[in-house]
Parts: sequence; structure tokens; C-alpha cells
Amino acid sequence: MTATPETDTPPARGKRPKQGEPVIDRALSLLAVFSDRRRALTLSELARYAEMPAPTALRLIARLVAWGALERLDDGRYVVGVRLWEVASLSPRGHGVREIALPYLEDLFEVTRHHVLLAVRDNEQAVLIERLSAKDATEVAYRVGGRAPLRSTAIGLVLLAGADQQFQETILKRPPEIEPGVSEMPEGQLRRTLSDVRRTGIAMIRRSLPSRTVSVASPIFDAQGAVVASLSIVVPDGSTPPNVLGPAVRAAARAVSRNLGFQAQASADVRTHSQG
Amino acid sequence: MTATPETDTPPARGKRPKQGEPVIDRALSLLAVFSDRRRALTLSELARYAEMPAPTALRLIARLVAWGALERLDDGRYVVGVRLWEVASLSPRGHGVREIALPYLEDLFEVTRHHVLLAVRDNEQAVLIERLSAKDATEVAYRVGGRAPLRSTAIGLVLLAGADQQFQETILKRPPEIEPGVSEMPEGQLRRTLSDVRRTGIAMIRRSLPSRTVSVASPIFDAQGAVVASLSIVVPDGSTPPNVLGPAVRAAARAVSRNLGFQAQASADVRTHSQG
DNA sequence: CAGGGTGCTTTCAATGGTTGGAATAGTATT
DNA sequence: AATACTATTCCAACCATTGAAAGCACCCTG
Repeated sequence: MTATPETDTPPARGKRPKQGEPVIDRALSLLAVFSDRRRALTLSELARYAEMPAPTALRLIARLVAWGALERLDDGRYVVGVRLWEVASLSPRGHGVREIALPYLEDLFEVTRHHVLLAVRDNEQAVLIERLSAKDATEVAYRVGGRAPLRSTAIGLVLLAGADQQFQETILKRPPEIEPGVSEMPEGQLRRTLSDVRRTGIAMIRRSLPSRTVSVASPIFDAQGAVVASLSIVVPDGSTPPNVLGPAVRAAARAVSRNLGFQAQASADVRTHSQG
Repeated sequence: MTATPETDTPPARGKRPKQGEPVIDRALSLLAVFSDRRRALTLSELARYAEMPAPTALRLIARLVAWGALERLDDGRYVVGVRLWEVASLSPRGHGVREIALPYLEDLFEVTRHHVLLAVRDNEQAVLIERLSAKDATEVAYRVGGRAPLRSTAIGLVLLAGADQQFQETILKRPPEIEPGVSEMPEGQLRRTLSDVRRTGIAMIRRSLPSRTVSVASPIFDAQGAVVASLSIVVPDGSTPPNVLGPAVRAAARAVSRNLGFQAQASADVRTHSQG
């Protein structure tokens, strides 16, 4: 029998607390410490948040710095390096769609002059790939590289509606998150909404916080007909009639899809695909 | 039939060829394999290019995939993942300047309607952080995430002119790279040019390849007065009088600098600073 | 100017994660 | 069916990895 008595909590009463974790995981956990609020960190902060001894952290960080994944500031703190940005720019679902979509985002931006967003789905959230905003636009909700919920944003609803059936069910079963400013939908209504999004190619959501805004989003398809990204605009509530926004966003999204090799069906009923 | 690979790798005389390299370095070298031309790779390709046995590569890749640094496509190939993009978006010299500069880049883009570029220096090259291009613009020379030389591009000259003295000397001593389409400057002229760039805040270069274009660039300063980025436009030669382009670019660059906390001196002579 | 605190760096012996050849399974090509 | 290539699993030797301890460096405060 494969008796592994190690099953209970591994408090590692011995001498080596967290030993046993693969080196790469540790190195990556150091990268994961960085966030919107933590862009420059000292060695001890990194060691503390990544839960490892300072000497260990130092050794790993030294390698990351040597490669360029991290950079060291004059004051000794560490920040994410340009080299990592460089590699990340090769991410198909990151810069890939972005590169193709950007000109169309700009066209759309010219029309509305507020916010234009581009996002892809990563697991149970939407990751913002691009955001164009006027300098005097309404308050910003999300930043590029940040994450947004799937169920309570227009851009997220589009991604959810385009996800594979099994994933959708998983999300639908989950209890609604309570979020201020948006009215969370019960399961039944959410199902109907997703169906509408698939049929019309448009999702729309009103927010009251941080300011009264209307968001309209539309899916971007790849050559296989899978929803790979979501395009959205956010404007102050009442600034533009919604029946104008919808077609504009959908047209832009279609233009991007066409550029990705998507052949629009004669009629509707676009198949959904699994992802990753 | 090919015989035993005895004649192949000369140094690997022992049993363990490349053993001894830190794990992180190996993992990072896997990431480094990806490039503009290689965005989706199989396991064996990754192993080959990173020069490591397939089992080793597989093990490392598995960790990277688990974290999200890489993603696996349906056909088994690997691509750079969104998670890496997410972390990279926290890079101050990457997305950092970009975020602040973007609105001004857009303003400038509206005027010229061709290419607007934003770059930072990484070692001996310029790394393109952002590029706005019209759909019908002239041929593109560089892509976001790509690298450009310091001496033969306007955007690079600005970064070189703003680098610390010691670094500049290193570069100046280097023999001129031969590049088609631009006339490489001898050391003396290059020195004079850099001095001019510092004084006027403008660099200009004409290219004949891949098409006849004029590039104009201007430095972006941080609160400490160091050159942290370079802003540039690229237009077809003859489309716009250069004496119009210069002030426009410089004005946009200054606006960004101001947003970074830079206090413009009354007179000229901005001090240069060392970097990382 | 001691004195205590915090954070960074180096050292070093024990050790367990790491390693890659070999074998196996899977897939495309001839 | 044979061939060639790629992907994956296995495992025992081994060396990179580990982190406590100690040494530095640099604040503060009394």
C-alpha cells in the first residue's frame, strides 16, 4: 500500500520548513508577489510575501535579475523587468489579438471618446489586454493587465457566453458574488442573458459605481469560430443612446474577427469552443 | 542510417552534458527561445533550441504551464501565456511609461496618422514599448516588444544621447554596424549629433529602406531629469515638412515628462543620469 | 557615540530535488 | 508494415539547492 503518512499539515517541524517545493515554483511565486499595489519591493518584502527565507529569495532573485525578468532600482528595490515584457509581448492571447485589434479599437475610440476595452478569458476571470481612454474620460474601473469578473461586466459576459458549455455550467452554479454598483443576476436570468448575448452578439450592463456608466461588449472570433476575446466600450450613462453603441461595437468586433480569419456565417448560431 | 551521435556535440564527453546549470536559468532559457518568428513551439523544438534533453525540458515546461507562464495549444505546441503578460504589465519601464504616455501618443497620432513609437533602453538596444499605426500606414519597421539599434534610429539616438557618459563612450567606441537603408555615421559626427539631440531635444533620421521615411524622436524625462523613454514618429519622406514634425513630437514628449513629475528647466542643459 | 534594530549578504555542510539515459507509447511519413 | 520522429514515464545517481548562522551595513534612538 502506498502509505503516505505525510498527508496531514506539513508544518515541517524539522529543520527545513518549506523545502521540497520545486525551484521554478518558488521563482515564479516571487514574480507573483508583484501586483498593482506592489510594483517595487525590497528583498525582505519579496521573501516575506513569497514565504521563503531571505537567503533563498536572494539567490533566486539574483538569477531573475541576471536574466532580466527583474530589475534592481538604485534604492535596492526590485521591479519587473523589460525583458519579461519582451517575452510576454509574444503571447498570442496577450499582444497577439491586441496587435490585430488595436487599429479598430482606435477607430471605435474616435467615435465614443471615452473608454475602449479589450479582454481575454483566463480561467474564471477576464484579463484586460488593452484599454484606450480619453484623458478626460470618466473614472476608470480596470487597468491593463488587471482582472475583471465574468458575470458582472459586459466584457466578461461576452467571454462567458462564448466559453465551452461545461465551463459555463461551473460558473452558473457558483453563488452570485455581491458587488456594489451592479445588480447581480439570479441563475435563470443569467442563462437568458448569455443566450441573448450569443444570439445578438452584444452584451450590455449598467453600473452605478464608481460612476454611472453603460458598458457594451461584443465577441471576437478566431478562424475556428471560437470566442477568443471581447471588445467593449464604457461611456457615461446617458451620453450616447445605447442603440447606437451596440452596432458600433459589434461592427468593430466583427472587423477584428474577419482579420483573424473568421468567416461570418450566413445566419446566426455560431458554435462555441473550448479553450486551453 | 545515422550512426551514434558521437561526432555531434563535442563538449558533452561525460555522461551529463549540460548538468550544472541552475534550474531557473534553464527555465528562463526556455522562455528565451520564443521570438517573433517562433511564437508556438513543440516540446522537441523547445528542448533543441534551449539545448537540453527532452525529459528535462518537459519537466520544466510542466511547471511553467502550471503557473501560466506558458500555455499549451490543442495541437500540443506551447505559447507564451497570459499570466506572464499580466505580470509583465507591472513593469514600470514597460507598461509604466506606456500607461502615462498613451493618451499623448494618441493625440500625436491624430495629427500625423502614420506611426507613433515609444521605446526604452535595455542594455545596448531600444525596446519598443508601444506603437500606434494607421491601418494604411507605411510599412512597419519594428513591432512592439521588438528591439531597435541605438545608433541608426531616431528613437535610439535619443536614448543614447540621454544615457550616462560611460555607456555612451562604450557605444561610440564600437565599430559602426552596417545596416542597409541608413547612412551610418562616423564617430565624430555621431558625437556631434548626440550633442545636438541633447541641446534641441530632437533627433531626426532618414531611411530609404524598407521605404523612404523620416523619423523624428524626442526624449521623455522622469522627475529626476533622467531620460527614461523616447517618443518618435515615422512618416513617409516628403509627406510633412520636418520643421512641423519636430515641435509636435517635442511637445508631446514634454507633456509626458511633465506627467512623470519632470520640472522643465528655465534654460537648457539637462543633466543626464545613469540607469539601472 | 554606544546600543539596539532592521535589512542585506556571504558562508557552508547536509540533503532531497533534479537529472537524463533508457524504455515505452503515440503519431506522422514512406 | 516499416520507418522516423516526438512525447511521456521511470528511476537511481548526484549535484544544485537549501537555510541557519554569522557577518555587514545602515539606520534610528538614547
